[in-house]
Amino acid sequence: MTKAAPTLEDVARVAGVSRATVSRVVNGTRNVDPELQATVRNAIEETGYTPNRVARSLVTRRTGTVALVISGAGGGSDVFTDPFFGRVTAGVVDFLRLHAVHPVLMLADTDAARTEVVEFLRQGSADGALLVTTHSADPLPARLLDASVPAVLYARPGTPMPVSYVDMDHRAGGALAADHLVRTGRRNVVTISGPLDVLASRDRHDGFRDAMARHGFPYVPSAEGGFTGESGVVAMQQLIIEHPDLDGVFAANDLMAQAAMNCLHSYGREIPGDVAVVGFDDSAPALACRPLLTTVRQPVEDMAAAMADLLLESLEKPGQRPRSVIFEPELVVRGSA
Amino acid sequence: MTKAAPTLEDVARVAGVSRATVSRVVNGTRNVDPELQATVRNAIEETGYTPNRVARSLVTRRTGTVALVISGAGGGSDVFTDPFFGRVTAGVVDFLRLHAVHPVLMLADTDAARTEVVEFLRQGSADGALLVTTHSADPLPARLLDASVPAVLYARPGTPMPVSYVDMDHRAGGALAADHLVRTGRRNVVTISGPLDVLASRDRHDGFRDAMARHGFPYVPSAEGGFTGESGVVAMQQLIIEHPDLDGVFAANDLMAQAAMNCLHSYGREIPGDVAVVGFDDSAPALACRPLLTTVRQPVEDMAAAMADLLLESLEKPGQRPRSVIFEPELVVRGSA
DNA sequence: TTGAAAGCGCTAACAG
DNA sequence: CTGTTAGCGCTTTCAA
Repeated sequence: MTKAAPTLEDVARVAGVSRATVSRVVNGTRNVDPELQATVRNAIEETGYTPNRVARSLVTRRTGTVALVISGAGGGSDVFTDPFFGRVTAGVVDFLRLHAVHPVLMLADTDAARTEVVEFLRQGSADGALLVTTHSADPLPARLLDASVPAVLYARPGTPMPVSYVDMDHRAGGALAADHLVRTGRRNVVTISGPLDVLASRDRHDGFRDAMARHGFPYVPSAEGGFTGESGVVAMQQLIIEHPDLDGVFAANDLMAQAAMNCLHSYGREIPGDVAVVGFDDSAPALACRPLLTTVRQPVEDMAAAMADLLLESLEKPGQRPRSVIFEPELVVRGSA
Repeated sequence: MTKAAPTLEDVARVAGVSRATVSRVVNGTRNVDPELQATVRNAIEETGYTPNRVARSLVTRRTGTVALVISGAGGGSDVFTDPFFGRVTAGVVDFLRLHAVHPVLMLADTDAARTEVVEFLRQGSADGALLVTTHSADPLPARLLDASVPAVLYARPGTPMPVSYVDMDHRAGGALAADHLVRTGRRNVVTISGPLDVLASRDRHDGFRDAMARHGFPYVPSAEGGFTGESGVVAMQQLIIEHPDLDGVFAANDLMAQAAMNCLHSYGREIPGDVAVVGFDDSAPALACRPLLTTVRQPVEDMAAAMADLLLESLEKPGQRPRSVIFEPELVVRGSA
């Protein structure tokens, strides 16, 4: 901001060579005389030269950044309150930094915002997109595809399309919860599902219900939550009123499970004595409640890293077939069930 | 990615005008014949033209992105687990999107990472930096200043330097907690502080202790936590063992307050009957515990937005004097105290 | 192995 | 009001 930054030209002049040569040593291209190389390095040192990324991008057509877009209906603001997104971010950042790539954070919660995201990518401001989308009707994946923007999704798209994604076997996760509850003797089990227009929620729910059926429980009372603590309380209240004899609950994420536990406590139920509670995700709240929450682990950070990996790969060699990576859930037994 | 994207040139050819004219209508510069304007717009439509941001940045020297750097010692991974950072992100993103600016997320948890951040900014990859730094000994602010990178801090710098920042009156916040505890009749109060090498922690702690002294309690037992739930449990255990007669605790953030509540419960203490608990921040966990947590509100989102505002302003008119914006805390009384 | 020269796509004087 | 002309700083053929 003070004085014009030194350019390749400046370094070249100081070193007494051509721009091209400086460029070569900066980029570590082979075939540069070791002696000249030293001279150039000194000149770089002397001038305090730093390559201008923008100029470089203009010719290489690569920016070294990718868009991390959170696409959901939820009011933009509180989406970051959910530990889930924090974990996604952590996984993405951790992986990308190994490759000197940086994520640009974008929210695609409105149609205008989605258009902006597509424009941003089309303008070449980022090399590709990592899309964390919840709503199964989200139009963004398709629009990105249309614009032929390299993209990888977290969770399979709502409607089948040729795009890479990472996901986990949510059905299996739901089943894990059911198996555990039944195995530990629960007979009056209810469930708090996530929003049913979210594929992951539906899968967890279906997996849970099907497994319960296999165990001889064809009907499981359920209430739909919104993945927030508040919605968890509402759902739990409704369930406990309608089914006062319940002895087990499976909540589709830890936030709701935690809320359910609080709610059950206020109704005087002991956990796990009177009621067993199983959550989903194994995120921070699972360790912030008493007893500690038994939950189905979703390896969010690993999945996010895999997503980033997939994107970088497709950037490396374009035109490849889409790929998918599916993770397996794991039951983490703690105190609540 | 399929075929070469249309350029200004292409549009110009189709519209039968010069590049400059197209550029003018794209950028909404005045002084363009309405008729020509229409022609150009049609041509843009027809060609599906999107301006190339990188090329534009090269000449304007503005990228339309800023770096949001989380600078701390904490293991990069779990920093995003803290609701605090989620709130900062939310505030920043919400504000920036109004100005069509996008944040690039960066972690500066090691010296190498810090160097990378400085390079990134020096390379002109972003127009400025929003720095959320906790550690008071963080060298990054100074290095950014040295590189004359426009930057705004969340929290005042560890050592005085000419840089803009937003902050809140943490001392006043601590005092608010003390006042409330004393006012409601607590006489054996203890406190769980945050890491004492974090300015904000120290301020909260000092403010709390000074206020207690003013109320006639010159000594307040305290244990140092690390702003995590786990550390909160450890601290609470220590305090309850050493001071079994305690009847009030002030924790330096909600995460630790929540953990303290859980810990107290396990020791059979009723809240707020036996022990009153006051937290700090008013973030999500404050509503995820029973009873609801009484806490000192830190308007993180507003502060983050103000930080972004300050940065955009200084980008607008460079060379201004640094500015600071200090927010006031507010006591939110709920069930725990 | 090195240099010269041609752009990448855009904006911004400067003429006209 | 519009077109012409320089570049922004870098990479990359193509010759030498």
